[in-house]
Amino acid sequence: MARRYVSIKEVAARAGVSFQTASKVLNGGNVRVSAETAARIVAVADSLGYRPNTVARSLVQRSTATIGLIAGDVTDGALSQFAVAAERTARRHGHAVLVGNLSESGDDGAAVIQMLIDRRVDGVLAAAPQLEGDLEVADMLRRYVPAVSLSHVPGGGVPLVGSNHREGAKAATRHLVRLGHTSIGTVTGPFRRHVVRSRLHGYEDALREAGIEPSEDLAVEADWTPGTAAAATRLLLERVPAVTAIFVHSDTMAIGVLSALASAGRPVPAAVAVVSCDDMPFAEYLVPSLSSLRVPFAETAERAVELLLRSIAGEPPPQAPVLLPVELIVRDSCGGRRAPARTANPSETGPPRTATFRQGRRPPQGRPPATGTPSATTARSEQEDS
Amino acid sequence: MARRYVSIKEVAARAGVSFQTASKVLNGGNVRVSAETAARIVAVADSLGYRPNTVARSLVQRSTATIGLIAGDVTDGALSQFAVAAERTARRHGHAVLVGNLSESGDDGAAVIQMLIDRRVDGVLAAAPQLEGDLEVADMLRRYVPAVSLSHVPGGGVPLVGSNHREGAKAATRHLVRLGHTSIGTVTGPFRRHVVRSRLHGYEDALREAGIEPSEDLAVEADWTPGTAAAATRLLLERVPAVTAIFVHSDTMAIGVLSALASAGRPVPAAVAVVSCDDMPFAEYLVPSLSSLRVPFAETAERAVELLLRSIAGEPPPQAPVLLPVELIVRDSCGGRRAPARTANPSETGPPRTATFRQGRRPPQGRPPATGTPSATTARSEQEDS
DNA sequence: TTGTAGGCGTTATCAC
DNA sequence: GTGATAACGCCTACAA
Repeated sequence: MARRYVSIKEVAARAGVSFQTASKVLNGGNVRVSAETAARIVAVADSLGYRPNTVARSLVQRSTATIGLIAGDVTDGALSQFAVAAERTARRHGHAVLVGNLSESGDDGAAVIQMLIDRRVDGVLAAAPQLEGDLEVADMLRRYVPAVSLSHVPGGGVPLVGSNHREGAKAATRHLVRLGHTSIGTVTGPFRRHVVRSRLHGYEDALREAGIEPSEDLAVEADWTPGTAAAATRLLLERVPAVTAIFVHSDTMAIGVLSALASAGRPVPAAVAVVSCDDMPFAEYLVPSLSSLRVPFAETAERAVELLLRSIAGEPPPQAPVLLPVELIVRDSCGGRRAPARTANPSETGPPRTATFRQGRRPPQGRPPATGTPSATTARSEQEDS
Repeated sequence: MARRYVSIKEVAARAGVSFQTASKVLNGGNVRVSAETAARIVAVADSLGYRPNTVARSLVQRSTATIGLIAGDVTDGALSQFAVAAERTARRHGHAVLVGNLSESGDDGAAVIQMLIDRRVDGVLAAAPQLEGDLEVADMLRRYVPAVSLSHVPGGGVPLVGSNHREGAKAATRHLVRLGHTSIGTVTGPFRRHVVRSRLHGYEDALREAGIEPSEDLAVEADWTPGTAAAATRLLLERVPAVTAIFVHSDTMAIGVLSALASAGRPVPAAVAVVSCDDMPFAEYLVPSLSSLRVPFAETAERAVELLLRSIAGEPPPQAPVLLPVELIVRDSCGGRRAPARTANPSETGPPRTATFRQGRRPPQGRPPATGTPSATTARSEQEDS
């Protein structure tokens, strides 16, 4: 175990050349070395199982081919999907991923970033909404290392990749409006989060568009867990007994919402319609199957990593946030039937109420066919993003 | 951005000493240096924001203070919980975590490990059940680097940390038996997985104990997703229409099972009782609330990381697998009421069928009070573990 | 076509 | 108390 690593010097010695020559050959450059010498070196190298020492290489090249991933709010499966996709993309580009998870309190953000910087990661990917308000973290991200963030960074200066949550929330709420609902509540994540405020804006946009004035009573805060979402739902029912639809900010919370509605004797969707966010793999199989906004986690990760790598390579990053579209997947929980395309389609009329169990099946694989909207937009204002 | 890092030489120069002296001081050793020189050096160091270069340090010390985490089967939130806890534990011990995710196919196991080894991780934590059958991977784990695995490694020689899934499955099934069920089906993960076979053994143990001969028809395979679990459930209902209870191998799959049962018009728990595995945070809020075996993901991660670090430090690892106990959390989905303690308690009689929504609330925080069983066991045979 | 010199930032050992 | 010398494994010139 922990066997001794073979260095390039041993390879060179065994091949009867200097180690620098061996280095040239093994780095595969188009260097002037006789074919047979090269062949001999290569043969010796892999007979000995030689593998270059990445650490030594990093030292001299001043690059570790590693990116740091700061991850927070892992309660949800969403981040997990993101992290996996990010690592995969990074590896495809020859980079490894060093992770730093944030604890609930989130006061260790600066320490975790410092740890990553100490290890000389080439760049940092911040996927930790709980750091949105952290000025120290924002400063480190801006000054000490190339970075890309998935959430708002106070003061800006850090490229952002996210989803168009405002538009998504608007589409979801609009769908509920079209179904005839006028008293539409929402169970949200923490108000202080940017993504939450974006969604609240979209929700209000859709209401106003329909001539409904949003009421504070209808928006109840939870903390992404099913338990708090259930409590929020009970509060909502108490405040506004006439509510007939709820827009929830995550599928995990939706489980809590459905639970509370069941306890309260309000059948879904007959008495209350529910639309959620994330479209986790299980959403389709809840009873009733859950309508949800599909957030392109994997694609977001891919974009973010690629942006980061380009930024590391010296390319100037985009000034405006990159926002990917979310897509409404309509299933039974809202009683609706057809999904509007990626952006809500004004010409579509309220669909019939019939709903079968097969509605909203996810497509066999990959993303659904494009519907003519661009695959990503660049928002005008950071105020409207994730 | 990407500012130049300050080296110890600069610090030394600014402090008017040689860089070796600065090194001694900054490494905090009990070295003979005059107090004032030391103070001066420290002052300069943090006025300049000096941070030692971990890469250089790793090179000379032949240790990166980094462990590699090979993660597979991330579909489930379970692995996510595990990974977070592992990273946290590692960091608490001054180690960072480099991750390598496996794709579905799982044929890249050796490549991912090689990547980690190339980067000179001090050890590898394998949390990838899909590599159970991979002999090449097993060999690398055995020979090239200290390792700890969460799943079976062919040929042995790699310390194992897991849960006592056989006992857990036995307790769950026994609970169903006590409730009066005699036709108990099971919706499992892939049969080839060790954890699945352990659970099947536990399931059969409990049946035989009750004088019921297990039938092949009652065990239906799925692949951890809700979709396949729903299909498996339909198949089970078709094969054995009289089935009145189902033991499911994960909470995510349980969502699919509940969905299929609802579609088939079989109310839970009135017509069919359901018990699952994992006890994800959402289990309590499904409708009906889901009984589940709580698997101690975080504790498993902690143990595994600590074992790995000790093994890296040269301590001889335990020969037998470390198995942590699982605990049955009884909620509404099986119609039962009281949870047997960590290990099934033979003196307990079948509880009354009444079930309220508050049953099985998780304790306010942390683990439930111990019930006299040891907190970890060491199994006699690898055949019975996870 | 090959070898030599120098350096990446650090720690460790030993003189002074 | 302090500093010089050496080494970790590799790469990039440049000289032979």
